[in-house]
Amino acid sequence: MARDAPPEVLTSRLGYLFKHAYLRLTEESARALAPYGIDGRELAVLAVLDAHAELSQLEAAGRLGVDRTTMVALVDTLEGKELVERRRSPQDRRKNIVRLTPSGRQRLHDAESARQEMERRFLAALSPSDATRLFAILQSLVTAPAPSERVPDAT
Amino acid sequence: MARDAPPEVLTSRLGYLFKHAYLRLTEESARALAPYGIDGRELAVLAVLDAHAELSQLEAAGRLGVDRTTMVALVDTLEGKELVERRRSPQDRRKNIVRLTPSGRQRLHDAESARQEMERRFLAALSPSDATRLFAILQSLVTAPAPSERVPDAT
DNA sequence: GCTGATCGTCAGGACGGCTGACCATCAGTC
DNA sequence: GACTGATGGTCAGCCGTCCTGACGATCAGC
Repeated sequence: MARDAPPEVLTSRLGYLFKHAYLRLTEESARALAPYGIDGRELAVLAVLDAHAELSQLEAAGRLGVDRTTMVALVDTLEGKELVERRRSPQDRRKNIVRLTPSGRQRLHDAESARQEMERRFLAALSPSDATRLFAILQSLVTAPAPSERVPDAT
Repeated sequence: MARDAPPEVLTSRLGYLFKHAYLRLTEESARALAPYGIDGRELAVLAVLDAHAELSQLEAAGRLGVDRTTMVALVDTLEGKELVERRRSPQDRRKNIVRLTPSGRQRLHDAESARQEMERRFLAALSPSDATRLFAILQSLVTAPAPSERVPDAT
């Protein structure tokens, strides 16, 4: 399992760097959240549900950027852990309103602390200013329109 | 498919940011490399083989950070496209030396230009200094020992 | 000529995510 | 009120990526 140091021809590639940074983060995240019985994706769902009351499954999926069919499985497992509950919307009986249970809200709170601590450790190799900068950079990369979606100036 | 703007509760999470930045990059990469009939992973293999002559499959896998069983499939497809060729090592007949074919070297050259152009577009939302900084940050995150592997000071 | 380790290969499974179809429900129309 | 099209949730099935476990071939040491 001795992993070689990655050669320069790889560490100069954005794809390689993002992939492996993400893999490392995922591992650390799994380790940090294991005691709470959830993974990073599930925690994100709890956080979104906590931030916006009265979300339907589809609305939550939209905010999370996942497919609605993926959302079904996600809510299934969280409901199995009794961290969220489904209830049909009286206004529109097609919709499932998903809410945190009290236990879900507590779990969110606890696991969120663990996640923040994990991120702090993950960024420990960086100077504080680099850590801040990284967040800003990632946010603009994720928020900015994708290059393939940018329309050329209509001159 | 109208994707909602991600709420603040997500854009403050490192995991969400890395995942979606990586997803975007993967999409752009696939689009940019499609004309060359390879994907980003295959291009990385070609680049590693070009940089180090006489690599066995296992050595190449080690440098790429992939499993040796994954390497088999990777070399299979590249060999099917006649971009690389296997040849048993005379020194150690257990080993497959993997080499670029002339056509593979040409493809690498062409696709590499496309990749660089793609990265340039991907980072277009950033200032030049942020783009440079991003590379340095990612490199230190990927190169530094993972937090879970760091041994506490023996004081 | 043994024995244990190494390399490549393959089958199989885990996991995440998608497509396509289905049913229930809603909103608009006649 | 009945019909029609769109919407939300669900499920089966598929695909891509990656790993584990097993196997045969080969090597190095004795």
